[in-house]
Amino acid sequence: MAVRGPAMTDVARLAGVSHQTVSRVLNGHPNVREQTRLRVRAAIAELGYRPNGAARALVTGRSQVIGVIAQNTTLYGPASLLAALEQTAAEEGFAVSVGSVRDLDHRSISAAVERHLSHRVAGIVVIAPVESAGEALERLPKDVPLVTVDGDPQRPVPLVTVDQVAGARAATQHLLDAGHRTVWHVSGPAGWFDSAGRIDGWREALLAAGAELPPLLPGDWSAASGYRCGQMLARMPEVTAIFTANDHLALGVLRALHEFGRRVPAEISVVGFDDVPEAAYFIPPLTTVRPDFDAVARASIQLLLTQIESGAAGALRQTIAPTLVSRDSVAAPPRR
Amino acid sequence: MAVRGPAMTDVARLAGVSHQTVSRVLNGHPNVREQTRLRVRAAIAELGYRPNGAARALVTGRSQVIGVIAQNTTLYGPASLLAALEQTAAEEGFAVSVGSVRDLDHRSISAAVERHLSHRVAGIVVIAPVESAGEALERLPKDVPLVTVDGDPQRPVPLVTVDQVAGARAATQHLLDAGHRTVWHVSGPAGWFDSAGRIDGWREALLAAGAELPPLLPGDWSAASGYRCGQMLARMPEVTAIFTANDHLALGVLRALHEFGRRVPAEISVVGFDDVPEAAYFIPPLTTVRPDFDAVARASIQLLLTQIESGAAGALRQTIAPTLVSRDSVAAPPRR
DNA sequence: AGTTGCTATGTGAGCGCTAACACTACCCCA
DNA sequence: TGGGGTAGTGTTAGCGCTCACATAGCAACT
Repeated sequence: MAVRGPAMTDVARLAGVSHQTVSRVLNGHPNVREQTRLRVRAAIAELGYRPNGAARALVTGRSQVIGVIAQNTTLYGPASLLAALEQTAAEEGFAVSVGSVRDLDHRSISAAVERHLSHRVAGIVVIAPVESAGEALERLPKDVPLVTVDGDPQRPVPLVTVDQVAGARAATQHLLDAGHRTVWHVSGPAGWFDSAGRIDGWREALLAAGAELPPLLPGDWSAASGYRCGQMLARMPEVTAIFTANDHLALGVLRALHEFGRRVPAEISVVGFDDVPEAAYFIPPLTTVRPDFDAVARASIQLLLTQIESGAAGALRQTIAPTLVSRDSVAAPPRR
Repeated sequence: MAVRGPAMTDVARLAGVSHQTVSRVLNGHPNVREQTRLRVRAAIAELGYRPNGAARALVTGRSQVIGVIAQNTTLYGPASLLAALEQTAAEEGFAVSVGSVRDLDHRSISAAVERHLSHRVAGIVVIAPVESAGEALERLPKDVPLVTVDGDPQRPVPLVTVDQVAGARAATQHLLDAGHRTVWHVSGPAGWFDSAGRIDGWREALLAAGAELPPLLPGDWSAASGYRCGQMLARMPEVTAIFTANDHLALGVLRALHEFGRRVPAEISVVGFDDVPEAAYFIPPLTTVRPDFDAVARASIQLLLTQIESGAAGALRQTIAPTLVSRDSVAAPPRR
């Protein structure tokens, strides 16, 4: 344990230069003779020197770490996003520190932010698709670069978001185009912007088509709640098309329909959202909407780096359009 | 940006003490008068002071950060584990920094380790269920506390592992107990310890029961590969029981069996592994084996903290037993 | 020859904290 | 009454790095 590795001065001594020259080599400073640079690099390699991020962070006031705050990184969406963020950040030389949070209320978020700030993270990405998160975010110190993913479109905070509305509209329209008179919706939980956006898109598409607007079935992202909603829907003969707010809800719905002997897609069509890797292997393979998590991650990191470098926070925002993935769970409604 | 927050000396000045006393209060040092402690706490609150982790890390040589190295945090297992690790670490006052890695080969892992070390993480958890990871780990500096999760049982590295063998044995035995003459296995990819362990457990159970050992169907964790294997199995009339190395494989198998009109569990029984939240909503609900990720995370962090505090690395290891979750995908084999 | 301007390098200070030690009271017991 | 502990606090010296500035060398002008 106790053995501290070599420091910059050790490298400097070996290379016969000052520690400052070593620092310049490390940071790619231009005014260093090629020969000197090589000598320093050789010394670094020989000693197995590794720059001390803590010391650098101390003097610059910023570490090369980006803090991410998320709620449930077990869900497919957040997990994918987190992985993509980490990948993108690594390419830019940043590490990612996760701050999971059980609840997305003020206190939990503030605590997580606090933890990140005490490590002097360079910036924070909040995967906070929940209304209650918004207020906590406004209280944040203004001097910390911040990007929100799938957050509140109303708040003046840099935001990257999947176009939930467009995705839901596409899903609904796809079902209407197949000949269905209207589309039922099993939604995500209240308080989530994702839920709200998908509800809006669904509603818009129905309104635009002059279709009847059926009552909403509120779910909570889980297959369990999808199953419960599916048990209702399966009993209603007039239901021929269902759009669920995510694929797991769809799985639950499919299961309920199957139990009631309602055939998909012959009697009822179903469309999900997320395109989890398994969606193609549901019974039947699920038509769904795929958000591009990589694009979201790239945009987020980009927005964050801009702030970090320029110091200027803007009310920038970027929207990523999802795409419809057509599989076998949609067909024309049965003839009466 | 530029505004640095208050430092320890500012708090000290306001409280009318020395900065060292503030440090003592912060670190829970015993010899501080109650009255002084309160005054310091008040000053901290008034200034909104936040200790600077970088400075602390610089002087102590260790930050309150645990580095995690994982491959694909999108898969359910790793994602759950990561979340659980983060949760547990947070309870102990540690942050978690993720180092995703595309491939688990020497170079990628070494690079990730390098990144973590330059941030002077207090310890590293490697979720490295792959053979190729082992060698890279042995080259690591010996002075960094390290714990491997689901790693190589043969290597002298502290290891926490789910008892894959016991889980697989239980799954296989469960099928044999239901009356099946033998059990087929769709495995995970080669080179993964998880795969190997589950294969071993399956084999052991069959051998112990004196059952015939059918050929292995190698998969790769994905529903897609499960589907491909399922297409084979569905054509073979003698197949009545299948154990898959994870739930997603099972999903693919179920889908293939369904397409071929083979009824589950009436004609064929299926058991999975992982107990993903959706498993209860597969068609039919999947009997599976549930590893306790929270327990694994707790054990890992515990092992790591022991090393961090004592400085002594031991070839410690802990094994977490999984439990069988019985649902509807298993029944007695059909009468001939 | 003197001034300017550039490049390549060195020097010194200090980021905010903890560890080690120094110091002051005060109490206890011989 | 004095020596030795002990609780409470202050002082000092870095940890390893970057920043701002100083310096030295050399080319290119006046």
